[in-house]
Amino acid sequence: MKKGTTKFNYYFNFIKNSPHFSGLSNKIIEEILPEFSIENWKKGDSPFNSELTKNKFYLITKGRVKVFQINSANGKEYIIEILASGNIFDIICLLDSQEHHVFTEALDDIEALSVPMKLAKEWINKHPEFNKTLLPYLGNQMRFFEENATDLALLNTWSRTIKLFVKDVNTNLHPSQLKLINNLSHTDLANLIGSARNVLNRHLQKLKEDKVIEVERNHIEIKNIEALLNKFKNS
Amino acid sequence: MKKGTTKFNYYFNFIKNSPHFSGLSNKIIEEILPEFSIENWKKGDSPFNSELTKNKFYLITKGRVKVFQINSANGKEYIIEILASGNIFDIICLLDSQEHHVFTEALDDIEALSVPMKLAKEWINKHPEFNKTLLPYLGNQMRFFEENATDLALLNTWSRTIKLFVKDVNTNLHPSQLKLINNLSHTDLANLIGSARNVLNRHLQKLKEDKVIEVERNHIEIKNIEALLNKFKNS
DNA sequence: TGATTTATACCACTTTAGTGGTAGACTTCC
DNA sequence: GGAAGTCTACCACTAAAGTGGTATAAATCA
Repeated sequence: MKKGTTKFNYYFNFIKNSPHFSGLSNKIIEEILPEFSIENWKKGDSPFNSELTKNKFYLITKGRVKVFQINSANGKEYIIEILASGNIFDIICLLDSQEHHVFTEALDDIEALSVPMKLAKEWINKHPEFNKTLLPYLGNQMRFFEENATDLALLNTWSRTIKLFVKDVNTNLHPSQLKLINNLSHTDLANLIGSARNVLNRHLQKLKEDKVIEVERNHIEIKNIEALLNKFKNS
Repeated sequence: MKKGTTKFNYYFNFIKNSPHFSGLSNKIIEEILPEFSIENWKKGDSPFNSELTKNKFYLITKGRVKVFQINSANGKEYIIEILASGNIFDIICLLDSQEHHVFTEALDDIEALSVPMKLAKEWINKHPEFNKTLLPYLGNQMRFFEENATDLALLNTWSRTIKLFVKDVNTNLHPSQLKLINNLSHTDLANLIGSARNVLNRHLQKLKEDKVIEVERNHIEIKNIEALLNKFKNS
């Protein structure tokens, strides 16, 4: 990506406005940005795999990617996380250079910036400034994983269902509309909470009955946020 | 801790031989070690809490600490991890400076080196060299949390029970003897896999019946590692 | 030493979660 | 437009996990 071009300016601003990387100085962004390439995938594609991510590092700029694992014995799927604009992948490979076996699937059309993993590692070693943005990002990610494990161990499927909505609502400017988990099938929603479609569906029917949500094909609307938060407290 | 003393030399060697921090240069270790204090706790104590860990950073040198979370609605406990000699706490606070609400309990008599959190953060910012040891440590921790969440979502209690033993056996020089999870009650073992004591106990009875393990009060001996690994493969 | 607490084995029972199926509505793709 | 596929609602059934209890042995403590 050449400096001075419209594209360059666009992604410069993207990084400056990204919550995790806004702390980087202009000088650094100008130094690293020329090394990035733009890549695109269609919804349904598998953008990243463990072969790729050993050698390439990605910053997602458009769309969402689900990262998941499959139990080979029974085909059951668990969605580890949903990456969105401003997220990087694969953070674990960046840290320890080992392969990381997960599957990925584009939930929307995807655009991402990519750079050789080797280069990303060099930058981190060369510029201590990266730590200022990288370390809090890592802390955030660590909390996320720890909380997910804890929730799976301590909460039942009903509580996890409600929490799934509460978490999305909380990180959202328009709380009645889901953001990160919008437009997902009940199967995907179930796989996010580590349960089965039919189980989640039972809980959705209950929430519908109580007028907390409305369900359409591939779309759920939160109709009563207070009631949702109340159920969360008492769950 | 004064340079030149026996204690200083002892902990100098401790760090040099610690798998995660052996990469640090002598110069750095000599610079930071004088700032550390030695602290001790008895088995059963709660060495760390979220108030403390905002301001102090620990490196465990002796004994094990269980880090756990409790569901306030029903009292159910989940053991997030067991820290042992060479582990640091709290890594998450170090990264993002936010409070981290977990409970801790000493499984043995504990000795740890402590240093003000502020100082630890300064070192990381000042010495890029720390990244060489810190980042792989973080990657390791991240994998651990991600795998735990995935296991809870995709494996049943039987598989998680077997995996609990397999993981301990694999990191151990004397495979028949448990290390990290040695001397734990069935309640603790159950809380490690996110299940209940009675459920875990049923699985132990089955493993006993199949001559894979022998169970005594606060002690489990692996009698047939091959059979254990076989059950793991087929679970 | 005797009393109390803790740890484990074992059993019956309940609840929750998971499975498998049908039917109908909506999409997507020829 | 019609066929095929996907998504959701709903139902009955099964399996797994969790609960609550007793009995007994070992450890701890007064």
